[in-house]
Amino acid sequence: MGLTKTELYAPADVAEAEVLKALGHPARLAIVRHLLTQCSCVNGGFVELTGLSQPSVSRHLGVLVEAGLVSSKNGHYCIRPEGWRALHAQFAPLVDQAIHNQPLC
Amino acid sequence: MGLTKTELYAPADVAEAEVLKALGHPARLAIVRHLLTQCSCVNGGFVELTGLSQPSVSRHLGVLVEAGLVSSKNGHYCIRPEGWRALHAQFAPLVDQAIHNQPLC
DNA sequence: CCGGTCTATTGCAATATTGCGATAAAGCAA
DNA sequence: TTGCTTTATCGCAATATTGCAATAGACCGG
Repeated sequence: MGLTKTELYAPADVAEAEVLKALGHPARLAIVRHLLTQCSCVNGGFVELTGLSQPSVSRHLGVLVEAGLVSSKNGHYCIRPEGWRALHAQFAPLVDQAIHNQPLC
Repeated sequence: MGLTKTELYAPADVAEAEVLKALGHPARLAIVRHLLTQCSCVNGGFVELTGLSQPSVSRHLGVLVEAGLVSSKNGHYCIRPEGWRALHAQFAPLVDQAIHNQPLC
């Protein structure tokens, strides 16, 4: 791997891919769904939800925070709508195009 | 990792995560965007597009096919709208909820 | 049939991810 | 301050991903 991703690909693609990858794990999806119903949750609640250890949950939360989808404030985690708006702005048109795509082959 | 993912997480989450993970790579996003504009493409075109080797491109295409987002037919690849519709059905409500989420913390 | 071209697979190395246990750090009550 | 609880980080092992070169297979024109 001689070049970094930002050299090879469009920066917008790199950013979008990172967010999608952050959501590409069942535990993180479950965490997000839980955060939607109950904000300001702490780590312990997710341990029961996911069946993972506390350090593992902490790391998954870190991934979501790093992707900008979740905000962290002294142990409390909340959905970060701005991150989701940014994802929607980039991703929704793509999905829409793909859904209405008429393959010519 | 004692248990498999389908034992730990909801099957719907596992499936959705797999599709999102398939899209969580800049090269695969670029491939998808290209397939939207020009169906029935063969491998060679993507090599120039992504700067990757032919085997790497072939593998990325395989990931997209396995996720159900792209169909393969003797060397021709096309967007598979059904796969994107399934993704949209599961993912759009989640994004919508997250965007309109009012954090209480 | 033989070449040439294009695609898929294999084999291997480098890196990333995922997970847990152990341990540190932070916050809070007494 | 001392304990107690909660969260984050470290260290390590197992697995997954990513990439390329080499090879195998498929396909087509002669």
